[in-house]
Amino acid sequence: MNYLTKYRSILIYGLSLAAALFLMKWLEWRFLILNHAFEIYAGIIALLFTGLGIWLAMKLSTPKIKIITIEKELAAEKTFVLNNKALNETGVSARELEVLELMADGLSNQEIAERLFVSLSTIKTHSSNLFFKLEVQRRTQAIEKAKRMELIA
Amino acid sequence: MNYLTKYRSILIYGLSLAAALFLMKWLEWRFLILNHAFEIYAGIIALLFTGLGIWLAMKLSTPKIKIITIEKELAAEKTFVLNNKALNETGVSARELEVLELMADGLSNQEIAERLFVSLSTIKTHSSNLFFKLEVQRRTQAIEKAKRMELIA
DNA sequence: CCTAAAATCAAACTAAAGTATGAGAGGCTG
DNA sequence: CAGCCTCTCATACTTTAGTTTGATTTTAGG
Repeated sequence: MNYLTKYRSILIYGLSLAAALFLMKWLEWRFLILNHAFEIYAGIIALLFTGLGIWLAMKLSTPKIKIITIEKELAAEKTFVLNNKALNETGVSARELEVLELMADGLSNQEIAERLFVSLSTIKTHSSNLFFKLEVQRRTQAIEKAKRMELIA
Repeated sequence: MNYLTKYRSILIYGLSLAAALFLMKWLEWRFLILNHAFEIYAGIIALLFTGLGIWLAMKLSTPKIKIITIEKELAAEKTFVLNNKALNETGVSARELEVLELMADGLSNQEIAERLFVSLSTIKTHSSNLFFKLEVQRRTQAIEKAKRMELIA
């Protein structure tokens, strides 16, 4: 109780000083704000529009997965080219290739003969020549090798 | 010659008028610029930073090629699952699958027998049971079907 | 037009592949 | 532990595959 009355003036003075200082500081801050209002505003605009730009780019950018489909198409072409190249290199004839494809489908020589309207002998001859050209002994090997060489699918 | 001296005053007057008008227009434009200097500046900033945002997005967007590798990994897992699933469905045993794989590599029954250290009879029994389970008649058909079912690679 | 390659066929083999049946040794499970 | 499945093997047989030789007919190219 006593202290309060005793040092009231000092207290008031101190409080006033504190308030004044606070006011000054606040005014200084206000001044800073006002003085740099343009820069701050410009900064906000810059930030906002950078965000807008990013959003736009995300929204409008075409997905990059299209590359895959292009590769697939190229692979198809490549297969065709390799087909011809391998055919020329091995010397496998068109008819022999037909027989080879049916072999790969699991048909027997008899079934292939019926499918191509020729005799069993003919298919045996074809396959024998085929094995020689592919340097294999069995039809299973021929199928395996032909697939590796991309002669057949 | 005559015309020039005759209408000099008119010409001068006209030119003065034109200059004045031009000056006014120019001043008006200047005024416009000055009056809207902030908006123009803000607009330029907006444009520039929108561009920056787009550039940033383009530059920093992660390439989507990673998805491909993920798909491949998933495919590998899927194959494993399908393998087991198909194995259970067809009832093909582990040993029969071994024989099947060697068949697909083009080996003869004799070669398979030697590779697995068992007799030719055993391989014949295995393959016969295999064909029954796969509902096929020949090894070539078995290979073809097993690959379609993803029992083998 | 003529020739070389490709396609066709046949016959007589040999070598694989595939079927059918039976049987023994282990291993897992109810 | 009995029953079932897998793996193993054998024997005897049928069917398919593959080779060899030789021949005729198309077909495409110089």
